[in-house]
Amino acid sequence: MSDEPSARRGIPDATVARLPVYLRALGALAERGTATVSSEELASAAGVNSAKLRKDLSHLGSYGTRGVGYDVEYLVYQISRELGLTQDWPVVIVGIGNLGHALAGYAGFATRGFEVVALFDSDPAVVGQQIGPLTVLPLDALEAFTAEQPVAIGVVATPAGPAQAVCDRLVEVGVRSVLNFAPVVLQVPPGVDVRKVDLSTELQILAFHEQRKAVAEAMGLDDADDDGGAAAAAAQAISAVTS
Amino acid sequence: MSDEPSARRGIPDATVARLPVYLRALGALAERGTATVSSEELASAAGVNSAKLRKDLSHLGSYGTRGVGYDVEYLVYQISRELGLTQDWPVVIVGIGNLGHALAGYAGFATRGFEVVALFDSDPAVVGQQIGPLTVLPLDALEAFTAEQPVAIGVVATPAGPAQAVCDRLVEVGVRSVLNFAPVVLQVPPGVDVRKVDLSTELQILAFHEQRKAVAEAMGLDDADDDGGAAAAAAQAISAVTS
DNA sequence: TAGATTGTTAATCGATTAACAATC
DNA sequence: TAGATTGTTAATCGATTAACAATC
Repeated sequence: MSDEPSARRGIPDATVARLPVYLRALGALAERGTATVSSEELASAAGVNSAKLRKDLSHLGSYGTRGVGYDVEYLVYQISRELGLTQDWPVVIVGIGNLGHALAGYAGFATRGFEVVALFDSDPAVVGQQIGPLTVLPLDALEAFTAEQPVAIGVVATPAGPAQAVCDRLVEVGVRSVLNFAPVVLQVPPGVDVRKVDLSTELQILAFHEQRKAVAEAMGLDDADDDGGAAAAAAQAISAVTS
Repeated sequence: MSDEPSARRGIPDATVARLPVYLRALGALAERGTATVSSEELASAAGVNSAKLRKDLSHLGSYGTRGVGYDVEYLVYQISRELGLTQDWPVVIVGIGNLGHALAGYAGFATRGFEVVALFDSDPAVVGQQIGPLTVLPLDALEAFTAEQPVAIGVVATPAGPAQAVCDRLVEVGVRSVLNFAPVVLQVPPGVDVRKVDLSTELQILAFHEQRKAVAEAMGLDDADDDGGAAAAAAQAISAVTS
């Protein structure tokens, strides 16, 4: 209940979001045979500031050695454990179009920690298709399937239209973690986590910065921020000139 | 240079990241024929707090009407303009495997603001494939292509191995915005923006919370945070019992 | 005018970072 | 012991939120 030195209580969200990045960087180091890494090296591989990395890791415990650094393998294990990757989470994918198909075959799932246990689609032309070791099941088999076998994570890879209804059904059968690829904001009850992967959103964020850069350049490098509202208009003008 | 009332200088990153979400919610409202929306309604559709929404929009300017709300169409235009979507950004996709193929055909690009102008792959078996209006070009044609036609955004959809080299080449030919789907942390020079879309990362973040929820439940609902390090171990134990 | 809702203020909260004492 | 590097402190910065005056 009190705040002991390195008590591990409530790891900040920002830290949790970076742990997978560290894990990835550590994996690459391990492959190259690196046994030990300093916070400086690991931070640079992960693209963050070393103070931030140390602060993040300190939330998990004291797994480094002063004067030496971190043991790569041991840190991989500790982060994996913290993220819950030392067990296998059963995953279902709903919507086996182009994207769902790509996801079903994606190596990311092969990553320790997850197992795709079923694929669902409502299109009779897709149902029955074999993808790797799995056969695409009709969406209406969802309830029967989950009655037999627990599912931790549901991936929604349908078009926008049916996404909310699919999500509702996943929640209904007990799924409390949803990864949403459909271009809609899913509404879920409290206790259910949704994360969204969205191509358009990412592109739009890049476009914003791209526009800023175009304006900054046109204005002579510095002061991109001091636009009093002119950035968009200026970018338009630039675009008009350059195309 | 000074801070006038609603001078638009440096929109916070957190706000920029949410503008696409608002845009999407507004699009859905527009489709349903809604002409006007209050911050309360729009916030709920976007899954955020209404104070946050108003604060975010206030960074763009004063586009609402007190006592009334926001004109949906006008707000769509203002956000689009701010994000730089009233012009078309040329996009290339490198790596036309399962995922790249899905991306090339993805409706997200059809969204106003982006145009896929070329697809590249280094596999001779893939080069020459026709995808929609485009033919997959050999990766080695990248330099010649960009010499002819400007490219704003590069999408890296290769496997992890070649991703950094591909990114380097994109940067070399002048691309300053990269959307990375490969499971690596790309290193880029200052002035280049990288955004990462990563299935594993998202799954791992969900797994962390899923684990917390499992533990919370086993401990009798409350106090999920007060684990002094026991969450992971407890989840393991739970998993062992329930499987 | 009365009711509704924005835009802004100010307080709070959480995240980042530099700096350095602890310690291998 | 001397050098290196962690883990933690404390200062700073940015983001969130409630509350409300401005105003349609």
